[in-house]
Amino acid sequence: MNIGKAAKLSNLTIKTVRYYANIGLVKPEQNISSGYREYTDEEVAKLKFIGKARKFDFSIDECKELLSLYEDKNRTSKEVKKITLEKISQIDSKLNDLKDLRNELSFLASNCHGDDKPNCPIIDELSKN
Amino acid sequence: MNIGKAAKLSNLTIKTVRYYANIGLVKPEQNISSGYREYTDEEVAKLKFIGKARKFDFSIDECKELLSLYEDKNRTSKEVKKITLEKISQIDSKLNDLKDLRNELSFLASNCHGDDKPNCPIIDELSKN
DNA sequence: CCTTTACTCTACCCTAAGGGGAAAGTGTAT
DNA sequence: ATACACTTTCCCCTTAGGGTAGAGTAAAGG
Repeated sequence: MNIGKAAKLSNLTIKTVRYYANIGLVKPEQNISSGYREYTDEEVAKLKFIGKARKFDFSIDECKELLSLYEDKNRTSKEVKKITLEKISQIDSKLNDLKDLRNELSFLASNCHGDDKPNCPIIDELSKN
Repeated sequence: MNIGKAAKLSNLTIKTVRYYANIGLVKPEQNISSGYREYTDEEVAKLKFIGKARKFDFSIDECKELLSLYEDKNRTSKEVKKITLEKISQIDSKLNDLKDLRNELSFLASNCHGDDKPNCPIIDELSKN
């Protein structure tokens, strides 16, 4: 099938599918005379797999790893779990950073009257030495 | 003072300071004969201000807004608080997304034995239609 | 005065993951 | 033959700078 159908079936945009072909993630045959990419059902399955992994916030590089484990029938579940746990710990660290940030900002906001006068503790904090 | 000292005093890199000059955020005079940028104490204060705002996760555009409020002695604290509250709500929405993601991933990981066998619920989930 | 060393300049390419659009070719239906 | 849908490659754009090259400038030492 052509790229339009492959994109529709995998719920990706054509741009995204073409990008994955360019970086060698899912590289379909290309018709010699027309140059059109020709996707197999298996390739569409890979596209779907990547789409799901991307929704789980895996980077393209991580998707590449996961995809090769997906294709490797001799993989161990240990390898897959390792990548997943790493991603969880990345998320945890981002969560902590964001929580800290939120606390600081909300402390600043709570101290600001938010009225029509110019004096503002938020500006003061940002101006502090 | 030259850019090196300005960068040191503001705890920014030279690249960053030069970038801010290029985008017109903090644009010092430039010596005509040498081309060297010449920073005043006031400009260094602005750089520090921006550095702090950036640490609070404000984008460059938001910094531009904050900086103009910082310079405007007729500002109202209402305006500053508004930007801050918007940033907090952006952070909240990111926090929610990340928490959801973490739950899903940790559910997947907890169902995966993580042993030497190839069958893996994580891969299964990513392969689901 | 000359040289070394430190500092600065502009200009270019790079990041992640595509999005937008142009210009040109291809496929199909009427 | 023509209209319309689909696809191709190519190029620029996004954030907030980082890295490097080549060249010019400033200050210190001999």
